[in-house]
Amino acid sequence: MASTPLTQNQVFSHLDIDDLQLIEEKAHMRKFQNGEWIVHHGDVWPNLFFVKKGRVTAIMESPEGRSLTLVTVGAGEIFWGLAFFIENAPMPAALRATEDCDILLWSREDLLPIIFKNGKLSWELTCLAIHRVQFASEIVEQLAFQPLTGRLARLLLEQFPASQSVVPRHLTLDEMASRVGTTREMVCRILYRFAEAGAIQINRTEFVFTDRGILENFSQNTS
Amino acid sequence: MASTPLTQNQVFSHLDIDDLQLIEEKAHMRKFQNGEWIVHHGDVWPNLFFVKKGRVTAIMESPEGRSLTLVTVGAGEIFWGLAFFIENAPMPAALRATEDCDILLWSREDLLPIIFKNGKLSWELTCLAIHRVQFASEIVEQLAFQPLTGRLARLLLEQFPASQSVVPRHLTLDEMASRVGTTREMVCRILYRFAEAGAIQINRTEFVFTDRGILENFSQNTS
DNA sequence: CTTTGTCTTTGACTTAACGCAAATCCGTTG
DNA sequence: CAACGGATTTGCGTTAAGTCAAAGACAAAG
Repeated sequence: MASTPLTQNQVFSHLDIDDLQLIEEKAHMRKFQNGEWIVHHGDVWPNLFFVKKGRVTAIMESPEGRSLTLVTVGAGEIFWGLAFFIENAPMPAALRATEDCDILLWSREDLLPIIFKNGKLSWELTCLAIHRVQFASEIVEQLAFQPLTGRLARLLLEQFPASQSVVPRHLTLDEMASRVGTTREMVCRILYRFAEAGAIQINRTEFVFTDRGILENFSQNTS
Repeated sequence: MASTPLTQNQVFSHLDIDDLQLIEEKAHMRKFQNGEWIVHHGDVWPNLFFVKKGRVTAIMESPEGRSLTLVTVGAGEIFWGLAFFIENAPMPAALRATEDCDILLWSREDLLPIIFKNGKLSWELTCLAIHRVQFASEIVEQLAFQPLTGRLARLLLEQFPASQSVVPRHLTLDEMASRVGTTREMVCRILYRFAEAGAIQINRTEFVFTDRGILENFSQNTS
C-alpha cells in the first residue's frame, strides 16, 4: 500500500529531524472511504491536512443542488480549511474523499506554535496559499470569459492524455458537468458537437481522439 | 492631503521601530494618475505595494475586450503581483489607478530578507493571502451559481449605502457591467426589471431605493 | 448657443443554456 | 436469460444572455 512520506511535500521538505518528529506526533491519522464527506460547505474547520494515500476533492455546491468541482488533492499534497488561518471563516467548498484515503490532520492550535517558530515553514505555507490564489484566478477567468464549450474542450485535453488516441471514458457525464459547472445534458450535447466537428469519436465507453487541434481551437476561441 | 501610515495595516502593525524604518527605507514611492495602468495582465511583476492615497483596481480582461472588475484596493491596504511569491508567475489581472494614487512599492529581493527574519510578518502575509483565496472563492461561487440578476442586485446593495434612499449614480452602466461580468445593455435592462418589481426608481442621475428587501430576494433566489 | 462626446435607454433579433422526459444502451444480478 | 438499475443519448420547449443598431439626454468645450 503506497503511503507518501511528509518530506515529499515542499512545505515539509526543509524541516530538521526534531521539528519533523514533533509535527508527526501532533498529527491525527484519519481514514475515509471513497465517496465519504470530510467536511461540508459552510462548516468552520480549523485544520490543515496532508494526503498520505488516495485523493480528496473540493466541491462547491449551490443551494439548488448544482455543484462545481474545483480541485482534486492527491497523495503528497496539502490542503486546509480557511479557519485554520482566519478564525471562524467557513469552508467555501466541501471536501470529499474520491478514493479510499489516509490523511494526516493537524488542528490550528497544535500546528500554529510550530509554524511561528519556523520562518521557512511559514514562508512555504504562504507560497502554497498564493498558488491557491493563482488557481482560483484561473477558474474565475474561465468562468467569466470562456463559454461552456471552451471549458469542456479544455477539460478533455487535460483529462485524457495525448499519448493514446483511444481512451476509456473514466469520467461520467455528471462528473464532467461538475467540473465545468453545468449539467450532464449540456456535456453530452457539446461532446457530440465536438464529434460533428471531427475532433473526437464517441461511443458509450470510449473516446477516440482524432484531432486534438480542433479541441484546442474550441478552448481558445470564445465562439 | 490624507496619506495613510504603514502601521495602519495589520501586516505592518506588529513591527518594532527598527524593522519599520528599514522597510520604509527600502520602499519606492510611485504616483499614478486616475486611469493610468500600473501593470498589465500577463506581466511578471515581483512587487508588493501599500496604497498611501487613492484607489487601485484589479481588472481581469479577456482577449476580446470584455473585462471583469475583481477588487478595489483602497488607502491603507496591501496588494502584490503573484511573482512576488512565485518566480515568473504572471499577473492574473491588470492593475489600474482609479483615483490619483500614491503607492509604496517593494521589490521581491528587497523585502524577502526582512520577511524571512520576521515570523510574525510572514504569518500576517499568509493570512492576507488566505483572505484573497476566500475572496476569490466568493467570486467563483457567484459566477458559477448566481445568475446575472442576482449578482447585480448584490452589487447595488453593496455599493449604495442603506442609510439614504436617494443616491447619485456614481457607477456608470459600463462600470457596473464590468463588476458583474456582462454588458451595459444587460445592466440597464435588469435595472429596469428591478424598477418594475418595485425595488428602485430610476432616473438618469439618481436611484431611489424603495424596497431593499426585493433586491435581497433577487440576490438569493436563483431565478 | 452650437457642437461634440459620453452615457443611458430601448427595440429587434440571435445564440447559448437549461430542464424535463422519454428512449436507449450496457453491465450486473438473481 | 430476463430483469433491473445506472448511465447515456435525444427531442423539445423555455428562459437567460448577448449583439447590433439607434434614439435620447446631458454636460463640457469651444
